[in-house]
Amino acid sequence: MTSKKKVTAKFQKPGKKPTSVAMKTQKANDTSKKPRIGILIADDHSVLRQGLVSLIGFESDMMVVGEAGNGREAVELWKRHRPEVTMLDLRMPELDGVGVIKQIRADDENARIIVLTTFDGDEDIYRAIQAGAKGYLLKDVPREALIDSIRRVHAGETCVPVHLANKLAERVGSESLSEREIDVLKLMAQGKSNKEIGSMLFISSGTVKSHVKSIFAKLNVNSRAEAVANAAHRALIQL
Amino acid sequence: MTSKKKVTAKFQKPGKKPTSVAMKTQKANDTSKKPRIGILIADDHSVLRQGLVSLIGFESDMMVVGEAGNGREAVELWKRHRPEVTMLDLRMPELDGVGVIKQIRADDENARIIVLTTFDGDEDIYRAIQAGAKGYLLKDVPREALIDSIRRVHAGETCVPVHLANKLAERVGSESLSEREIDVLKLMAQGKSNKEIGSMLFISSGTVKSHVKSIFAKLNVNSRAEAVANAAHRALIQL
DNA sequence: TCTTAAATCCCCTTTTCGGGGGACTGGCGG
DNA sequence: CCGCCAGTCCCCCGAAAAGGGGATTTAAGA
Repeated sequence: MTSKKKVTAKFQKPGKKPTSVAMKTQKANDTSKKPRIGILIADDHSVLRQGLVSLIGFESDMMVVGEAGNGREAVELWKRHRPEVTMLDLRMPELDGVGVIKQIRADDENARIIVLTTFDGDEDIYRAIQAGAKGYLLKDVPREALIDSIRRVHAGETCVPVHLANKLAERVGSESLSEREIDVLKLMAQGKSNKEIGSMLFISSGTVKSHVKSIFAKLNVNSRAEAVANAAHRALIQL
Repeated sequence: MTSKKKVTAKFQKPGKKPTSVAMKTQKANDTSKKPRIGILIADDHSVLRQGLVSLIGFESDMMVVGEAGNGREAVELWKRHRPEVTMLDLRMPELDGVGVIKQIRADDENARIIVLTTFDGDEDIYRAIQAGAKGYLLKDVPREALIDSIRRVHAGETCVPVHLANKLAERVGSESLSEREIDVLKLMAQGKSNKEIGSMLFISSGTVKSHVKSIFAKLNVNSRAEAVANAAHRALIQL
C-alpha cells in the first residue's frame, strides 16, 4: 500500500493551536508547519508498542509523542504531553486501563482515547466505553482500520466496530448483576457451597440461594458450573 | 505425511556456522557477505506483526522472510521459505499454534520455533514445549531479550524464561487429565448434568461420575464450579 | 510377561442443588 | 404517599451430586 498520502489539510483541530484558515503566508514548506496528530501509546507489550510506532510512522499526519508501559506511566505521560489521541490497552500493570481513562477524563473531559485490546469480553468493552473511551479496537485490526480509527477519533467521532457495537447492544437487554451477586459468584467459582458462601458473607445459606437463583436468571443458565463459565467469559469475574 | 523435500539447493540452509554476531553496527552493504537469519512471523495481530518486523529490521543479521496471519498460512509459508527461525503465536485462527508446531516439526525435526504469546497459562506452555518449541516468550518481553532469544534459538539453544521454567517444573507434580476427562470437563463447563454428559458421549452416567471424580482429584477441587474455574485458568478448556 | 492406567460399568449413603413458593426490611423515585 | 427493587430470610421437595465402595476390559509400558 505504502500510503504516502498527502496532507488531508482538514485536520487542524489540535485544541491548543487553532490554525487559522488564512494561509497566505506559507505555501512552500508546509511539511514542517503541518501540525501532526500527537499520539500517546500505552501498552505493556513492548513489541506491540513498537508495532504502533512503526505503523504510525508511515503516516505523515501523525506522530507518537510518548510510550507508556503501564497505567501509572500512561497517566503521567498524558499529563505531560497532552496528546490529541491516546491508544490504550485495558490490561496493564500498576493501573487498570479503565482507571487510566477515568483519571485522564477527570483532567480533560474531551480527551480522545482509543482502547486497543486483545479481548472482546463484554464487561471490558462496556466499562471502557462507560469510562469515556471514544474508540474500541481489537488488536487484530488491519492497519488501515487502525489508522482510520485514529483519524476519526481525532476528528471527534466515536469509533467502535460493528460486532462490538452489537455486543454492547445485546448487553442492554441483559440485566447486570448486583454487587452482592458478584460476591456470591466469585465464591461460587471457588467451589464453595451455599452454606460456606453464607458464612463467608455473613448471611444465611437461604439468602445465598436467593442470590444464586437470581444470578442464574440473569445469566440465563441453570447450574453453578455454567454460571462460572459464563461469568468468566463475560469477564464478570477474573479467574 | 506428504514430505516433499525436493527443493534443497534453492535455499541456503542454516549450514552456515554460528558466526559470532557481536556487533550489530555493521554497514548495510556487507549484508550480501553474510546470510541473515531468515525469520517467519505468525501472529493474527497485524499490529504485533508490524512490531516484530520493525524490531527485526533494526538488526543487521536478521530479516523477515514472511508474515502469516493464521495457522494454516504459517505452515504454508514455512514450507515455502524454510525460515531458520519461526516466531509463532499460540492463539491463532484456522489452525492452533500447537498444531502448527507439529506440522512443521513433522517436516523438519530441527525446525527452530519460538512461541510468542500473551498468556502464561500452564497448559499452553507445556503443550508448546512438548510439541517442540525451542523458545517461549511472553509478549511483554523487552526488545533486547526478544532479539537475544532469536539469536540463541538460531544458534541451537533453547530459551525459556525462568518464571516459565518454574511453572513447568511445578507442573511435573500435578497429573494431567486424560482425553476423556477433558471431554467431560468441557461439557461440565456447559452446565450439563452427568446424565446429559453420558448420553452426549455415549457412555453411562455412572462412568461420567467416575470421570468427574478423577477430574476433581487431579485438579484438587471438590465441586464442578471450582473445576470449571480451575480448568479455565489453566487453559485446559477455553470458554 | 506382568503391571499399570484408562475407561467402562455398578452399588451404596448423605449432602447439596435447583426450582417452587412467600415475606420482611430499607431506600429511592414517581 | 405508595410502589418498586435489592437484600435478607424462611419453607418444601425431588433430583442431582458428592464420596465411598468394587469390578471389568483393554491398551500401553516396564
